[in-house]
Amino acid sequence: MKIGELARVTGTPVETIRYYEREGLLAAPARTEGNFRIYEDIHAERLSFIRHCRSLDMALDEIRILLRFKDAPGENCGDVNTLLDAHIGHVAARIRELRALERQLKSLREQCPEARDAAHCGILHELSQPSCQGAPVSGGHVHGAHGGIRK
Amino acid sequence: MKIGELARVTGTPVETIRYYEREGLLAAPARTEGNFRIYEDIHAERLSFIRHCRSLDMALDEIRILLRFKDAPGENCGDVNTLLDAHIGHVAARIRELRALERQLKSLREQCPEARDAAHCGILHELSQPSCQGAPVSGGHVHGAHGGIRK
DNA sequence: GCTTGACTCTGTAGTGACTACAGATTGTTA
DNA sequence: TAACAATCTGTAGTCACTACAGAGTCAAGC
Repeated sequence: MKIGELARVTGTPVETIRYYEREGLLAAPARTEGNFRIYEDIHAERLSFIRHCRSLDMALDEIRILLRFKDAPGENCGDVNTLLDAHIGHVAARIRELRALERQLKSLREQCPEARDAAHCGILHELSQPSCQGAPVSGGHVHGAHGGIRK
Repeated sequence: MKIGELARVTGTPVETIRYYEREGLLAAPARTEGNFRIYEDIHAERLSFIRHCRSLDMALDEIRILLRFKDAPGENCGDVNTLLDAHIGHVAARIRELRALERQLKSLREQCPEARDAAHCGILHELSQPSCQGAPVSGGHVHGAHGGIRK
């Protein structure tokens, strides 16, 4: 199948497929005489694996590790478990951070229950104070709204 | 004060301060004869405002809007409230998505309670199935672990 | 005056995982 | 043969920084 069909079958944008090839996640397939990529079922399987991992918010580097295990069926999969446990930990940590953030935002919102002139807006006033809380620096690699402040 | 002191006072990396100036969030300050930036207290206040907003995970575009209101004290601040409500909504939505993700990851983890050879690893096996769940596409601008899959 | 070292300057490139083109080529259908 | 869709390569943009390189400036000590 050509790249467009693979895109349709796996629900992946064409450009993303070519990007995965450049990144070495997907092997370069055979080409037609006219230089079009020709994929087999095995490519679709591998792409589905990658997309499944991405839908679980894994980084491409994490996926690279998992693919290495898929390609070496004799290896012990202990590292797979470790990787997944770490990923779960990062997601859980980000949830805690976002919940704390939500509390802060709601408390800020209460500073200005109704619209008035900006000079007396409790929200703008509050934001002008230096934030006493440390920034929500995520120690893991899980981003928040827009990425947050990093170290 | 020079840029290093402003950085220390506000807990902001020097490079980030120059970046905010390039982005038009912070006005370009006066310079010494030797071309060093010289800041006044008003700059520190404004930078504190920006950093406080960033610690609440607001995007620079959102902060730009808030700064405009700070500079126009006569304006009605209804849009400030709207912006904050939308931001709270995005954070709440991302929390829901991450919780669903956490459930999926934990259920995946249970597929391989202990290490064995990769050929029989329940996790790798499960990941090879196409994901039945749609990808956690965040409609807002709140990112998850590594950003997630976008439309 | 000279040296050392800390600080600052501008400009550019890298991050992650894509996304969006431009401009050319190939394939399919009428 | 012409129109149009699909594909190709390559490059630049996204966001909010971060990390340099290479040059210049300044303060303190000798």
